[in-house]
Amino acid sequence: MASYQAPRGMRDLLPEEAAGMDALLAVVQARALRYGYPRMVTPVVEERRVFIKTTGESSDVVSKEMYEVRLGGEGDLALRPEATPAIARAFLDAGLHRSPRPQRFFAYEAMFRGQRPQKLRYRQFWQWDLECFGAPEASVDVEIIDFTNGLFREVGLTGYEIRLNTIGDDRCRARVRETLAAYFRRHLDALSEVSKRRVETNVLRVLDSKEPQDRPLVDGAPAILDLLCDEDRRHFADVREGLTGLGVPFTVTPTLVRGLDYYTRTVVEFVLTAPEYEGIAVAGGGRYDGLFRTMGAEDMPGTGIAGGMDVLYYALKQEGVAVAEDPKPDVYVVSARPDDAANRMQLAAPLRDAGFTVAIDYSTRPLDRQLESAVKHGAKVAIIAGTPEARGGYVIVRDLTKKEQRNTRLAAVVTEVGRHVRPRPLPTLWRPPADPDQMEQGAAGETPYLQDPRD
RNA sequence: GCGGCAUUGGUGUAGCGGUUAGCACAGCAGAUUGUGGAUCUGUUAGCCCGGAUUCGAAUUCCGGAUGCCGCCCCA
Repeated sequence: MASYQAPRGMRDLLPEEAAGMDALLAVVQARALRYGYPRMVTPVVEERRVFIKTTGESSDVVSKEMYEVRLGGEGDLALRPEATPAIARAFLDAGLHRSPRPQRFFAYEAMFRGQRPQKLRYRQFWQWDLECFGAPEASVDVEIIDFTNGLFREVGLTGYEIRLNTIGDDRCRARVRETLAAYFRRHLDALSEVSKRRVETNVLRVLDSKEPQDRPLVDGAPAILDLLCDEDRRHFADVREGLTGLGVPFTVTPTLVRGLDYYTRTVVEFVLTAPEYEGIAVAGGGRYDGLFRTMGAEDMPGTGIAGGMDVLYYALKQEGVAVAEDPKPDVYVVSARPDDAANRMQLAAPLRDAGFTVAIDYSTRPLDRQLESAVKHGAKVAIIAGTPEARGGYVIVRDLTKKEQRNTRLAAVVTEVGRHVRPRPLPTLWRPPADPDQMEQGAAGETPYLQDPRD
């Protein structure tokens, strides 16, 4: 047992997991970009009040799961428990509420909650996140749900269902709250302790109670949908219609209310259905038209959704999806000569430039040991230097899987290696695109550009 | 945060008051003056931490830490 261990509820992502998370991130981020959501990055810590005012003092996330940090004697900071308030803060901080609306953002960050760890529930976990500020239309609600559904289809996740509900906007919800509170107050004695408290703090959560003794009362409670205003009902109808039109399946779940205070109208959860992970949410979100007002800013509608990257990763693994390529190097350089480290590096250089993943054995062990080690490190190809037959500008390229090899001129090593393993694409910085005027026009037989009669 | 169960080399485990704490895999070294995952030999490495009971504790008890399950809630 090691003397040191990761802090409670936190864990290390070893290379295989890290590679998986990177691969997922690449997919999510590219998809976000395609939907018009560029990435924004915010600090790991925020002032506590950023979350207290928005996520809500009565929410569990704030009331008992905030991971607080201090610098010297100063407190009032917390590791971010979720993305939305932080992004809204950054948005206001930068004056982006003056920019043309709506504004869309993607985020991918580690989140922290001081909860008791359990399967797929950590104190540090990673979320991808979409936020759209400044659009009141139900279509944006549809858009983020469609995005998420499409994302899961893209990565191959099948075992989940979409739960959808509406909780009304600020004005109508006041009436919903009053009506429900009044109803539950009449039957207070029959309620569980938690629910009794929630009647006063957040009555909607009583509907979500899992206490068996609350079931009859909850079942007999007035339905939220019946208490909403016409606009809320229309909004919800538009969301459902939009989803149905896109072929996105969902289940209306009247008891779904979610624990964050800022939600209005649409709330949605993507819940895993596999037996091992049943009931675990892999994404969740909704509309929060009141968020900016709670932050003291001018009113602005908003919609967002967040997904657990860890949950997604493990759910995919559980479904047998190969998330990422093995991060082990494909090529290993070994040598029979003890003191030729520089030569081994020179052999690796052109292969690396060509995109192959190459590791070097610098040891002076016997060749058989080095080859055995190369195999155990997962290499597919070995470059063998320093043997009698590989003298005078030659080297052996050996396919460790097929156990075939070829004495190869140095100039041909890259080509020869390419016959056995594929190079990885090299990431690049942005380069200017080719001049559109020089691109072939009307290649598909269409008129190159639409004419505007005003021109 | 509440309740329950668990914790033995790197990994998986045996041990159930007195054992040099056993085994398998992995690691390292050699047999093999050098083209490998085999075999054999050797070797490294462990009772989560602290206290108590006892002549004696990996084993019992109490605290703590961590993990898992349920609750709460959520990604």
